[in-house]
Amino acid sequence: MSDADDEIMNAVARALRSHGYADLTMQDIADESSKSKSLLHYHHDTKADLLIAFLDDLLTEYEQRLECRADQPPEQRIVDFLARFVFTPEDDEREAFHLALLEMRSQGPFNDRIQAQLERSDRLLRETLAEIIADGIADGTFEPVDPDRTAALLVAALDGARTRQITLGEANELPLDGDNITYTRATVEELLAQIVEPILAEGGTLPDLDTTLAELDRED
Amino acid sequence: MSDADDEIMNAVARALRSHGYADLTMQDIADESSKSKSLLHYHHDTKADLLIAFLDDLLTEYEQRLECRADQPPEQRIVDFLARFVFTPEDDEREAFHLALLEMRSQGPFNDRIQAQLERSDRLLRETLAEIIADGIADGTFEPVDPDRTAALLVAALDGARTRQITLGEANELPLDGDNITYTRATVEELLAQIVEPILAEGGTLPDLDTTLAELDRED
DNA sequence: GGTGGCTGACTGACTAGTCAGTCAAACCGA
DNA sequence: TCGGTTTGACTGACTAGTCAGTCAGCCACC
Repeated sequence: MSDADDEIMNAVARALRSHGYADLTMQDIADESSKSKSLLHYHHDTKADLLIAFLDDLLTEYEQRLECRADQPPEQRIVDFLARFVFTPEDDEREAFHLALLEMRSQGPFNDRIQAQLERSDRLLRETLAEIIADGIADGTFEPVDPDRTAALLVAALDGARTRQITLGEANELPLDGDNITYTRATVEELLAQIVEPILAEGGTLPDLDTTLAELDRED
Repeated sequence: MSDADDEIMNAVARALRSHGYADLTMQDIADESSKSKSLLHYHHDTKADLLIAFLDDLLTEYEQRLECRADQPPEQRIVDFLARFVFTPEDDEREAFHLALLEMRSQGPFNDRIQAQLERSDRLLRETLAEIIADGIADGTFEPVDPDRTAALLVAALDGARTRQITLGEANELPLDGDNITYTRATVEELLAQIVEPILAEGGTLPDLDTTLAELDRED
C-alpha cells in the first residue's frame, strides 16, 4: 500500500471514531488527513468504494494477527485465542477499531459487498478456533467434543462481550467480585473456567490467563 | 400512545428495516405511513427526538416481555429466558427489530441519550437472569455459583449469537450435525448443555428446549 | 368560528462527486 | 547535461442534488 493510501485509511479510522458511520462525510475524512477531499475521490471513485476498501484493510490485518502462533500446543493456542479478545476501555485504539467494525456490520444487511467481507471474517474466526479444538482432540489434549459447536459458542460469547463492552460506554465495568472488571475480561475468565477447563483431558492444565495477556502485550 | 404515534413508530420500524439507520430519512419514514413528513415534525421536534422515542418504545416493549412468568420454578424460567433468544431467518419481524436495535447500539458512543437507554436495557437483562439464578441457588435448584458472572456470560453469548445471525445474512446457518441450524439455536443448545445443566443440583432436570419453544410460540 | 391535527410548498445548509488546472518529479532525446 | 515533455498526485472551486426543519394555511369536528 502506498503512503497516501495508508494515510487515507488512518484518516478513515480517525474520522469514523469521532463521527460514527452514520454521520461520516468525505470532508470529515479529509479533515483527519493532510490531504484534500478531492484526493479521496482520486484514489477511490465513491464513498462506498472507500469504505469497502477500509473494511477490507481492517479485516485483512485482523486475519493476519490470527495466523501466527500455530506452533504452540492446543491448550496454549486456545488461551491465546481467547486472551486476544480481552481489552480495557483505556485501549482507545482497540475500542475505536471494533466500534467502526460494529457500525459497518450493522450495515451488512443493506450492502452485499460489506456482507461478503463479514462472512469471510466470521468463517475464518470459527474455523481457526475449531481447528485448535480439533487438533487438541486429535492429540489427546481435549476430551472429544464437537469442535464446530464449541467454536461457535465461544465466538458468539466473545463477540457479544466485546459488543457490550464497546456500546455500553464508560460505565461498562461489571461490579463483580467486589471489584470492577471489563465485560471481555469477565467473559473470557468464565469461558475458560466453564467451557475450556471441563474439556481438558485428565491431568491437563490451562496456561494462566494473566501470563498469556502479558505475553501478548509484549508481542504487539 | 395515540393512534398517530403508534402509526409513526411502526413506520420508523419499517423504514429502518428497508433503509438502515445510516441512510434513513424523514421522508423514508413518512413514505412508510399514510401521513406526511410534516406530521413527523409536528409530533417530534427533530429526527433525533423521533429516533430516541422509537428506541424507548422498542426497549420498553422488550422489557415488558421479560417480566412475565415470574411464578415458574427457576429451571423453567432460565430455559424460558434462553429460549426467547432463539429465532429463525424466516422470522422477518424479529430480525428487523434486532437489526434496528443493533444499528442504534452502534450509535450509542456518539449519543448520550441512546447510550442511557442501552444501559438501562443491559442492566435489566442481566439482573433478570441473575435473579433467576440466585433464586435457584436459594431454593436448591442450582449449585452455588456467582449469579452475576454466570448471567454476564449467558447474556454475552446470547447477544453475540443474535448479532452474528442477523449480520451474516442468508447463509448464516451453521453446518452442524450434518444439518443446518441457526446461530441462536446452536448457541442456546450449547449454553444449556455446557453452562446450565452442569450447575443443576443433584437429580434435577431441565425442561426440554423444543417444548419450551413451542409454548412460547403459542403465547405470542 | 375556533381549535388541533395535519399538509404541501418552501428554504438554507450540507454533501458527494466533478473538473480544470497546479506542481514536482520522472523521463528522454540530443 | 540540458531543455522540453509527460505523468501522476493533488487541489480549490464548483454543481446538482438531498436533507431536516419551517410555515402558512387547510379542514373536520366540537
